[in-house]
Amino acid sequence: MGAPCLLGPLPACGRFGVPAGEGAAGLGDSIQPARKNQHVSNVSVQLEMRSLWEEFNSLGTEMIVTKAGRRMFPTFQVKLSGLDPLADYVLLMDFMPLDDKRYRYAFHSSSWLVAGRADPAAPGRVHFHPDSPAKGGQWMRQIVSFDKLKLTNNLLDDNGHIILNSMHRYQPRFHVVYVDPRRDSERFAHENFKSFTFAETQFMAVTAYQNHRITQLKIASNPFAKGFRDCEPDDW
Amino acid sequence: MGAPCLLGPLPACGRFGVPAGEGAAGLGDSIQPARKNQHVSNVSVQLEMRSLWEEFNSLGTEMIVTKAGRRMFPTFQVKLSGLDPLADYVLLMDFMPLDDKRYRYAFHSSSWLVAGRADPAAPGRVHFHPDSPAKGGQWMRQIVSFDKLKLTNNLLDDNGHIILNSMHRYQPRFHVVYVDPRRDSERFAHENFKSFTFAETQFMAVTAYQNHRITQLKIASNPFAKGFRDCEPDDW
DNA sequence: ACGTTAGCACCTAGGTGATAAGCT
DNA sequence: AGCTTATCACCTAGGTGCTAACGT
Repeated sequence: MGAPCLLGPLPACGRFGVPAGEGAAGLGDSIQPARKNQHVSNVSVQLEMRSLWEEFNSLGTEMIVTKAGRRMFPTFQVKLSGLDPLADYVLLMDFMPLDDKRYRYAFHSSSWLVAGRADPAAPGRVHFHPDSPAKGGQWMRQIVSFDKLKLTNNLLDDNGHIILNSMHRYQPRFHVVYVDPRRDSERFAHENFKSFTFAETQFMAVTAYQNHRITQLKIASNPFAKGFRDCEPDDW
Repeated sequence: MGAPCLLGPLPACGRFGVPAGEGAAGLGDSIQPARKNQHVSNVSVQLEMRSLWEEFNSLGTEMIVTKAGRRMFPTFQVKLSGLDPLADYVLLMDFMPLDDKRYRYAFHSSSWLVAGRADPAAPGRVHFHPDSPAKGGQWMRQIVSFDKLKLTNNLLDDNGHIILNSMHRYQPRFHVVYVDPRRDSERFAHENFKSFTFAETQFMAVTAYQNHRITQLKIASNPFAKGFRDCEPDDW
């Protein structure tokens, strides 16, 4: 996990809103500043389990945050192409606030209401994929899974987890960073990464599920959630 | 896990016997050919759980091999020092036959007997530590554990496990390989690694435990073995 | 009220030796 | 007879949502 200092140029986390357009067939958005290094310019990313993400998104995805850190479900997983098989890349994720609002859930109407301005945002953290850095060929060989990533609401977390505010909305982002071997690579940092946003992965951070239909979908689709069934039981 | 082609120069696996001397305080043997690159020449390695290894070794350590692959217990773990914190290293293990004999266990005398010449050796495999390559600083930060390494007796294994002959004796070896960034690094391959052997980690490969005292010590010291107790139970 | 926390029962996933059956 | 294999019960380790208690 040799984290290089190539992250300054990532689009700042303090802005809201996500470029709205969505690439066809679940290809990630990558609206980028002008010119990019050829090692990243042809990179494309496909979101795995897209239909499951969309099912959650249509209900309003909620992700649990806990003091100890909680994994996301669905897990953010992507298939990569267009990397230089022999070049080194670092893969990472961060989370952008989708707006500057705080929400609360109205059980009677089963809907989210704005409850005021956002709470102060914790210092933005990033999560490096633990296999970083690795060759493009390695990254493309199989699905890249961020199943070690955990979300927490503990502002004092020292486990390196992603710190989020409960009852706030977030948009996960995925970044491919080319490890530039040139001596003065810092000067090209802004050219050496490419970022991807999948609108269907946005979610509300919560400490307990609010929408009961989200709970049910989690139980139905997450093997770790009790009551998982592969198919309809016979005697029901 | 980009496995570099730096492994030709590792001491050949076809010889028997291990340099007998043992470094004081569990420091690994590293009888090396002449000159070494400065990135490895000062590397030293300390075996973890040495007293447990010695306890097993005094009884005659046995390691289970299975078709599916079985972890070693004790796990081979080391503490490293003397690496260049900013340089890349690959860490790996291999296993040398300790002799060209086949053994069998005499239950009545509780001892091992030579049962003939060794069976044909499988092509020697190596196990790269899955965090490889990584910076020296990373390797030295904490204990390096080879708990993903598995032993098999399946000559056709395609899971990348270490293939051993049951009823044969082996000596684990540990190698530190400096990832030389020079263009013509192949020419210096023989200078860029350092190997370590801990005599107390040698073992007999078996498909089922032969010495009952080994079985008891495994049960007493491996948390995964049923009946593990941290201390003597009160009502015994 | 409303949101958070800790403990829990219940899962998945996988590492153990024991056992009995199978092989040569 | 000697060794290997498959299966099993029993562990560790850790990911779930639920619930009741807690806090503000």
